[in-house]
Amino acid sequence: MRKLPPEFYRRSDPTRIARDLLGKHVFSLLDGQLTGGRIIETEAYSHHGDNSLTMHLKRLSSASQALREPGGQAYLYKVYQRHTLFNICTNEADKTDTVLIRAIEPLVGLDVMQERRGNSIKPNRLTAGPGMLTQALGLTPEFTGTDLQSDLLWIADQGETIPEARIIAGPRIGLDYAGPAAAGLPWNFQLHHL
DNA sequence: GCATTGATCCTCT
DNA sequence: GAGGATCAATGCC
Repeated sequence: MRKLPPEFYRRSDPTRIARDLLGKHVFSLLDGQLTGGRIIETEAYSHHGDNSLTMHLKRLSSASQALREPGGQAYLYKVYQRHTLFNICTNEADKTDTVLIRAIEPLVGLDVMQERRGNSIKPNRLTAGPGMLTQALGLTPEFTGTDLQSDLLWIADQGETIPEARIIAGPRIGLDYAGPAAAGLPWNFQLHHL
């Protein structure tokens, strides 16, 4: 397995990065417990022409600092004060582009993830949403700024190539508040499992 | 101070 | 598939 290099995250088009992240694997190594899975859904947020991101930055002023870091670092924040969402800073410093990991397919450390999520959770819901996957991987907002070249949290290329035909682009979720212009952008990417 | 609001999840029909 | 949970940060008195 090979970690994605910093250059991967520093390209200028977050939608391209979001597409390329599909089929890659994300891992976390905490307390000697390795957990991870295959990325199957992402969303892109751009500093340019994306009202939802500017509104987000306005709402969470602390976020703007973290997102100005150069690409290749983790950025996590809480929503509804109960769920943590996992983003990756992209582009160069001072560009606030980011990619949100929305869902993964759990593969490694299933028992650990099940325990972290609670035993009453159905196995098919272990990581089926942005708040769930962070909980399964044991991620908290304190991981913001973690370099994805580290041995704590990283993304690896498993050699799988995804044909364009298996990528479904659609509107992003839960952004109606940002207005139709931002909510209508087809910047949600899912990997069609076949 | 206090009201408003969310890049969501879970439970129960 | 709908509604409640639940609370800090923000913005406006």
